[in-house]
Amino acid sequence: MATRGALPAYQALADSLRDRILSGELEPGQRLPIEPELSAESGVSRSTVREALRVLASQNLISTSRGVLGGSFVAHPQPHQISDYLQSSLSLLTGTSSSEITVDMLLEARELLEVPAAGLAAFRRTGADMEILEESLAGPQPFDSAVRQELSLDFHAALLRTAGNPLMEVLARPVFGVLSERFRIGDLSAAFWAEVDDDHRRIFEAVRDGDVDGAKTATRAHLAALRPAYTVPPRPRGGRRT
Amino acid sequence: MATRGALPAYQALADSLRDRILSGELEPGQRLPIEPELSAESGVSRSTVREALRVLASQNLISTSRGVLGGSFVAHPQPHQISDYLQSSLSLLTGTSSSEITVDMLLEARELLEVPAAGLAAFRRTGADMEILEESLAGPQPFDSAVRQELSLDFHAALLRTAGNPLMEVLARPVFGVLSERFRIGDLSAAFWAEVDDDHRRIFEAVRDGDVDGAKTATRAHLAALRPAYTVPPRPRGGRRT
DNA sequence: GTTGGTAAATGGTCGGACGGATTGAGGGCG
DNA sequence: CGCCCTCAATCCGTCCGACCATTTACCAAC
Repeated sequence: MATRGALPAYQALADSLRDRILSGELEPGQRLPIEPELSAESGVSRSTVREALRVLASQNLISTSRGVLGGSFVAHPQPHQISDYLQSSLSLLTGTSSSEITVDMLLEARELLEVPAAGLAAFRRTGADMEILEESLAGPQPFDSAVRQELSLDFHAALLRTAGNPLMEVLARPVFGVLSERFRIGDLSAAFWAEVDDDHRRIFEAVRDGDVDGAKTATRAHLAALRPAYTVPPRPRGGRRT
Repeated sequence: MATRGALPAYQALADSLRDRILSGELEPGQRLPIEPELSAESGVSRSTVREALRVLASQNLISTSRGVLGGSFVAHPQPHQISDYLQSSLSLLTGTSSSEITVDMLLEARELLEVPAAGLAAFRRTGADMEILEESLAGPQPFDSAVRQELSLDFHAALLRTAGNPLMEVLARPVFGVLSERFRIGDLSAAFWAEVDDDHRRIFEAVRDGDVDGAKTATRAHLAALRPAYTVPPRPRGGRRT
């Protein structure tokens, strides 16, 4: 059996355009022919062209706008778009019953990525990085738990960015994004968040002092302390349907 | 200025369906209403429905088939689909001139992921894993360089799978996928590939023997030995256009 | 029981038409 | 002379209706 004797025209066109974008023949910012032109060039109807464009747009390869200066333009790749897609996919992968991705695996991957990242951050930190990192420290204010969680996300994202390798942020952010998304912990005690803040502050200070091993150790300890909050979610995942 | 006062109908419908899929309301394998039904339900034309479905399909959330038993079905998430998308995106991110992702960053991320993965592999190996891993060892035959590269990809993929955490394979495979894609090395010497094979064999033996530190050390050494092949590509990226 | 053909359901493709958003140019007014 | 408003042009967004292609189930004939 062949893979797919004849794949639909919209997919063939989308593949063709995608190859031209990925190969660099079409460069970011460049304008594609307008829809009627693509239709004439490729010999398919405008409806089919539009379905192909929709495929490319949803893969963040092009963006479309209306008006006389509108059209489809090769998109500039945005790391956060990749992260968003990754997080959606991983979320789905952990959510299905047939999933082979467990919470332990997410935690393991997170540790594998964030501990070295903390070490790199201590090594490569810049002044701007440290300012952003410091802003994500919470302090003793009695914030709402959701706010604290948001702040914690910011801190870890800033830590990854400080590591100086955008790739790490792209890969790691979805991992703990999924964790905090699936296990939104709204009812954790103030004491818990105080501990989190202490951990963050220890990591921050180690990074600030350029203490590579200290940053890694503090991060490892922080993630270990965090683990029970995820592995024993306080509520049994509300909203069982059917 | 508002983000987008009114987003297109096809996107609104795609978002709606996507939310229902991600929330678990629609489960993998479940059949969506047929296109005319979706059209009637949502109050938009079939063309618009189809554009929405195209968006979901290109994000691997649904799959469509023709025939009397055809239709759109919520897809079972496939890790390799995520990897493929990730690799495309990373490839684009490293290819553009405005890119902030360098080869060094790719190599760094690869080492960060694969070295611990090798350690985990030595710890969690199974018989089936080891068989697959062994099949990817090349031996002294004078294979074509492209074949050797393919085999090398297989070996590293198998090593990641042996680590027992599918997440690592999903994240790491695109990284070295981009590396070998962008730096296809067709003219490397047989001596080079012999060294690669020796390295692979050393890693394999350490994993087989359950030698965690040995596997990590061997992997680290292998990646270090490989680094020059990527940082000094033998040819200056053929095909400069315009 | 096997084989072959036929019918039904569903997505795939087409062509045309109109509406809506955006931009630039031209004209009127201060 | 300069500013604002209106208008037209050019895109994408949406709709409609029709027909084609593919897949499956069913039924008849051998």
